[in-house]
Amino acid sequence: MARYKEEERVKIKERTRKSLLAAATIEFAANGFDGTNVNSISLRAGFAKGTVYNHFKSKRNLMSELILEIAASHLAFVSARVRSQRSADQRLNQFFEAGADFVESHLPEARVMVNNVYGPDADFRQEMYQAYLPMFDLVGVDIISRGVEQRIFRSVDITSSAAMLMNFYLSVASQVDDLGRPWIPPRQVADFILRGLES
Amino acid sequence: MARYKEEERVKIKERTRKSLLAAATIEFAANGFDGTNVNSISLRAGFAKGTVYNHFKSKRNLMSELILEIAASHLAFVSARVRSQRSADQRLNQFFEAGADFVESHLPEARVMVNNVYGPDADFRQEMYQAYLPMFDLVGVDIISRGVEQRIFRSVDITSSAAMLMNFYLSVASQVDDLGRPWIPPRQVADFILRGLES
Amino acid sequence: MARYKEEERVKIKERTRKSLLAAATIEFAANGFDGTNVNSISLRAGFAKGTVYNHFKSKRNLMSELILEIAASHLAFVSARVRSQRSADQRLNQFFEAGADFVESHLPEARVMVNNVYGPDADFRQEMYQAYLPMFDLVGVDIISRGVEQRIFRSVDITSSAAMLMNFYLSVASQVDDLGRPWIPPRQVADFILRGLES
Amino acid sequence: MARYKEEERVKIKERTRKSLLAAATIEFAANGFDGTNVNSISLRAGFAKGTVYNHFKSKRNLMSELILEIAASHLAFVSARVRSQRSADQRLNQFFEAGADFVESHLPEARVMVNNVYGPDADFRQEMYQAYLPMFDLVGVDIISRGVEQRIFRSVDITSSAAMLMNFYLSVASQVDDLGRPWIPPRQVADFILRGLES
DNA sequence: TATGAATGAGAGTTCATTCAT
DNA sequence: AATGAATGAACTCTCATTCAT
Repeated sequence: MARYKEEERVKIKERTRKSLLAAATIEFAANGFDGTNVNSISLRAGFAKGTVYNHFKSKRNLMSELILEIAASHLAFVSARVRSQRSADQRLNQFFEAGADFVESHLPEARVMVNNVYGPDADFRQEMYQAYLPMFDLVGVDIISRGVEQRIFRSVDITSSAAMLMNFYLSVASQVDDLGRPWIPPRQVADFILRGLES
Repeated sequence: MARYKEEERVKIKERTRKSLLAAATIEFAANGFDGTNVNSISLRAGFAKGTVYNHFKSKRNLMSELILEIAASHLAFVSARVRSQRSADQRLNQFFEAGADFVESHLPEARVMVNNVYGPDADFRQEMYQAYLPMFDLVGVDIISRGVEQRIFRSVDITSSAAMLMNFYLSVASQVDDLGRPWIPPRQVADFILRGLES
Repeated sequence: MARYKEEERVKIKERTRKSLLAAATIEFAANGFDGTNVNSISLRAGFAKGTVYNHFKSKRNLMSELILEIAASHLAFVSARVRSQRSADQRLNQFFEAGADFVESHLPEARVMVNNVYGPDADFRQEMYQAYLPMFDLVGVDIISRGVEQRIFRSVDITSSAAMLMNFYLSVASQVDDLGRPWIPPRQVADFILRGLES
Repeated sequence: MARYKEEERVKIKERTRKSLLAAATIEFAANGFDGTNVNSISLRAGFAKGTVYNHFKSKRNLMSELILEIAASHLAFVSARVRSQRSADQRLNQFFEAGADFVESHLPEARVMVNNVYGPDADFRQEMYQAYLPMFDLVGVDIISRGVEQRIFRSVDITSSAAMLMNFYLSVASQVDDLGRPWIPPRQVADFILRGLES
């Protein structure tokens, strides 16, 4: 009733929500969407089964929210690193390095991302695509266009090049060992791309 | 006489098996492994519910067999095209072109492949990996090594380069429209790789 | 001072209780007992989930209280109208007319009543029966007995005739359109009964 | 495969279906639709939970089928008895007597009928109404119209009179003791109606 | 007194699998 | 070899109820 109580409530609710999302990330990463049951998410978060439904309309809705969450933190992580560089070639390099670091430090999130991008569920694929548009932009504008302007890259088609880069990025991110380390050194991939782009 | 009947029976059994695998491909492609029910596979193949279990030990076993089937036909398709070329750079090009053609002409098979490679099920991922080793070999030996020998490519690490190529291949193959046409022109990807490899 | 506050509090509590009962009437009428959830009652009354339990022991208890409430107001409504008439035949007529009017002006209450009288829950049926005993009495004493005394009705068995009348009354009251208007004109029913009773 | 096996199958399926409907009748009668769980129906019929879903699309669909079943047997029972009489007044009498007998010999069916006619579920009410149209017809044509033709009844409005009779019938049928015997003697009701109708 | 986050029993439903025919 | 009725574990989701604030 009192103002501070209201704030308290909101805070508690937010904390619970975060717990559930964190637990869901781990479960979905390990067992996929269909292979995960809601109960295991609750239990992992330290709550009872029903609590999930006080915070999310359905299991699917939980995944949808998780997609947004992951995409946002992923973007924040990568864009900060990319923008810390000036020259386009160093940015390109950072893009792949940061990607590898993100995957290593957020392995479950990465698995969920990959499962959804390449998974059989068209709705989730679409939601992933929407959620990752900003990163698509980052690649197109802050790396490729910039490189062309800086005359470091030759004059390529921005859109399809960005799409290709995102694809390479994803494929590298998706092939990692159990500790989240990529099978292919990100620098090697960046080198390939650089050779392909440089003027 | 008995011999003849026996052969007949084996032939019928084989035909039923093929029907079931074909139906399974379509269902798994559309709904994923967990989202597919065995009954719908039988029905699509024109049989009753129980028939699947006369040919496969379980739903998982059906998927495992399907993985082998798809990998074999995929390899046959691609390797024939690759080996029709002499020079390594043309082979590289064929590799991506043939890949795109395979996806377009075998869309459900391609979806099943991608779902398994990038999916949450570790066993299926492992089986995919095993089943695609020959293609891995094709890339390493018949394209990259050959290119290095022909001095068309610079002296790169075969294994990691092959891994990278397979990854790019898969990521291109997995991003297609509803008709199976890739968002990124395979030739463009091949060009990138070529620039990265050429001496 | 404390006394004043105490009265105030009781008044507020009573008002909340009435709100909840009113909301419950509408919800139970629309969705039945099992189909109604307590939350929706609270919300409709403008309170939060838990408030119902500050006023009623349980959902079942809420229905029990509602049954008493409805029966009392129903009786008051009908008995006033019946007793406004002198002769038994006019009273009989008023009984059906007032019944129809009550249903039309208290449609949700009427639906709750009918659902409980004819519903599967034996306890609620019993409570309805108890709660409507006074109306049973009204029919037996103030209509039928009186008619027999007035020699307007022939000498029938009071109890079973009263039971029959109540039944007819209920069945008419339960078959109404969406606006609460009975499918069968109450006067027509009254006419039938009159012919059956008159000496 | 063989013809006789096919017939055998159909027979078995039909038998199971009947068992389930019979069990459902008893459970629904005792606990209402919402209060009944599908498992208890299966178990009562001697099957496992899932079997219900091999025969009915859903719990609701099971009830819908049951409504048709009950209405058909109810009509058969009553119409045979009614049509065994020649004169309209005897038919009217048989109508109420047969109704009482049906209720006594089919108590669960009667409870299900009443629960649905007077229950909160609008869809089931509508289905009941549809299913009982033939009985409505029986009353209108084979009793009332006939009585008017035979000049035993006065010239009343057929439709509204039939509606009223059905209502009285239902109300008598719905107020019975635990053994299914009506609180009000059906003959007494028939007498009332006769007085109301006779010319 | 009112609140609403948390609970967990219990429901309807799905479906991989078995097996008698 | 093919069938399809039966099974029952497992799942998602609902909601009456509790209780700390």
